[in-house]
Parts: sequence; C-alpha cells; structure tokens
Amino acid sequence: MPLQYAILGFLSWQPLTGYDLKKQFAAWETFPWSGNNNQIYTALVQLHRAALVSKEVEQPEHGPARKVYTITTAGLAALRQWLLSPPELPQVKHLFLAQLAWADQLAPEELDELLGVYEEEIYVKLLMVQEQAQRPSDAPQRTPRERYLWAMIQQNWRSFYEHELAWVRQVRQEVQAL
Amino acid sequence: MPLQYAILGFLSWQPLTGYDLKKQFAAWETFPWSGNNNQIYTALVQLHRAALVSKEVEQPEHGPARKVYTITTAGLAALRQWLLSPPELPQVKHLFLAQLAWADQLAPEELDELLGVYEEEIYVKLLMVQEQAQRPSDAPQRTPRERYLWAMIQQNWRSFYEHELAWVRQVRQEVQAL
DNA sequence: ACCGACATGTAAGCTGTTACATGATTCC
DNA sequence: GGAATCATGTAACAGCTTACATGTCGGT
Repeated sequence: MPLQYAILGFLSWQPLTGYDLKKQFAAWETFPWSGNNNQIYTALVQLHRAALVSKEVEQPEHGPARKVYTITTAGLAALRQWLLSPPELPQVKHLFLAQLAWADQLAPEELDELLGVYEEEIYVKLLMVQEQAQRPSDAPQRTPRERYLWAMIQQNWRSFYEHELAWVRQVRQEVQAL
Repeated sequence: MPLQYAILGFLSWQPLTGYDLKKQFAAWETFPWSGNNNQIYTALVQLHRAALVSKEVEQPEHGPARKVYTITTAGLAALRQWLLSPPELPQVKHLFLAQLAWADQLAPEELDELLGVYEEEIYVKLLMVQEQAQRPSDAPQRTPRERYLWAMIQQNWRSFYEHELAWVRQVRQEVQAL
C-alpha cells in the first residue's frame, strides 16, 4: 500500500514511466523499494485500474513501448489523504546488533575484526548518502518549504549514519580496553 | 535464516521453549521478529531437523506439553560461524520520511499537526526503550564483556530515538518559521 | 463469568527479493 | 564484440503479519 502512495508522490511531481520510477526508488534511501520490477509494474497496473493514474503509450519507431503515467485528480486526492494519515514509526532491522548480542563467544581479535568490518561498511554508506544529498537536484523543489523538507530528509539519513559510525568506533575502542 | 541464528543465540544462553523465545523476541528491539508464532515454531522444527537443537518434552499433569529446546554442539558451531560472518547494514524503512517528501501539499497547520503526532510517537517509543534498558537483567550477563555489549546495544537504540526526537523538533520549529 | 498468561500449532495472504525473459540502442 | 542503458514484463521463492484454533490455570 505505501508503495502505491510513494508512486503517486513522484507522479504528483511529474509524469513518469515505470522505468523512471524504478530509478527514482533506487536513488533515494527514503523510498525503501529497491527499484524492484515486480512490485513497481504491478503497482502501476493496480493504480491504473483504480483510476488514480492515467496511461499514455508512446510507440517509438525502434524499441519497446514507453508507458507514461500521469496522476489523476482522484490520485491527488488519495495522495493527500495518505499524507494526512498518522505517521508510522521507523522500522529498523538492525541485524548487526543481534549478532553483537552473542559476540561474547568470539575471541578478542575476532570481535575487533567484526566491529572493524562494520565500521568500514557504515563509513562507505555514509559517503554514499552524502554524495546522494549533493547530487544536483533530481528532486522536486517547487517551493522553499519543499526544498527545506527534502534537505531535512537528507540530513536525517546523514546523521543516522554519522551517529552509527561514532557509536561503532566507541564500542571498538572500549572493547579493546576490556 | 537470521531468525534461526537468533534462536540459537538465546539457546546458547539457556534452554527455552517456543513460548519463552516468543517473549524474548517481543521484549527486545534488537531481535526484530515480533514474537510471531508462525515463524518461531516452524524455525524450531527446522533447527531440530538439522540437529542444531535437541528437544525435551515435559508433560505436566494439566495443560499442554512443554517442549524445551537445548542447543547442541553442532548448534553452537553454527552460531559461531554466523557470528563470524560479515555484518549487514541496518535496514531502515522510514516511511515517515517518504510521507514528508510530499508533505508540501499540506497546509501549514496540517504539516505541523503531522510533525507533532510523529514527535509524540517517537517520544513514547523513547520512553519504552529506556524502560526496556533498565529492566532488571532478563538478559545474559556471563562476562563483563557481554554485559558491556548488551549495554551498548541498548544505548544504540536509545540514542537513535533521541536523535530522531531532536530532529523532528528542529524540523517542526523551523517549518513554522517559513 | 471473564480475562490474561501459559503453551502449542495451522492457514491465508501480503510484501519483497532474485532470477528469468526479450529486444533495441549506445558507448568502449 | 561485449557491456551498459532503455524499457517492459513474469515466475519462483522467502519473509512476515494477521487471524484462526484449542485448552488449562489463576486472578478479579
């Protein structure tokens, strides 16, 4: 269900094809649908059946048909309704913490190695979201408020990985002292 | 798959029944399996088939049979192997950020209301994890190192929600200024 | 008399990932 | 010649949630 609304969100910005949407989802942490064919194309079919989007088929001389989807007024209304619905808490699946919970069974060097690998992974991810944020606006910027909101969304991700990095560095240091 | 290993983790601490495991999973943020019957009971069957756990059936005079599961040496080896495997990045599904991404379509009061509800939800959750951390140790504390690791895991959760709370308060304030 | 905790399990359905399948165009 | 991008879709499977189903015991 939220995937449908996220699609409507992008279409409220501009008409797009399934392929475009796929790329958008892949590009932003905020939209946690990994740019997955199966879900996006079937969601578009459902949205079209529900008349929340309209479809225009462009047939170029060469290559496959492009199906460009546009949001309808019913779609805009549905999007607005979702925006007003009570927010969900972030769902965090932090498997590394579950791994750490039993990591006392490891030797000191093994534990340090594990923490080191995690530190490196987080660091790489942090670089990724930082670069993502600086990418010249591939994002809606219709009003100053919208620009502000997107900036704060990016900041949320950046500071999440920054704090995670600081946390793992602290753990690594203090665990060596034990 | 990780669920199986998490079960082995708890059983490396002490023998438990499916019901006990369900309560453990429900009690800790760190183990993101919502205390769900279906998954836990079937996972135990699979672990038993793989001989990673052994089963003892206690039949009390009244009531249903209690099946107490104990980890085997093969199970301990499998757990250790998982602990050494490369850590995964945390998977964060932050739907509120996706909602905010399109929230410029809302009136100022509507947006403030949305942020206010989210702030309250995060605040309640923060209280929950704080209380969870102070709960008299229902957790393994076999060595100082293990005690330290569990404390740092709890701290990770606490600071996540603290930062989220600070973030939403900032956004709310600054969005009012626009 | 009813509710919650104890204790086990099954069924249906939604979500999500990976891989398969096709075919043209552009860049190296 | 081969890889990447554009562009659409399908199939199989794994993960996860919700609800159903049954029955005892202790507390209010």
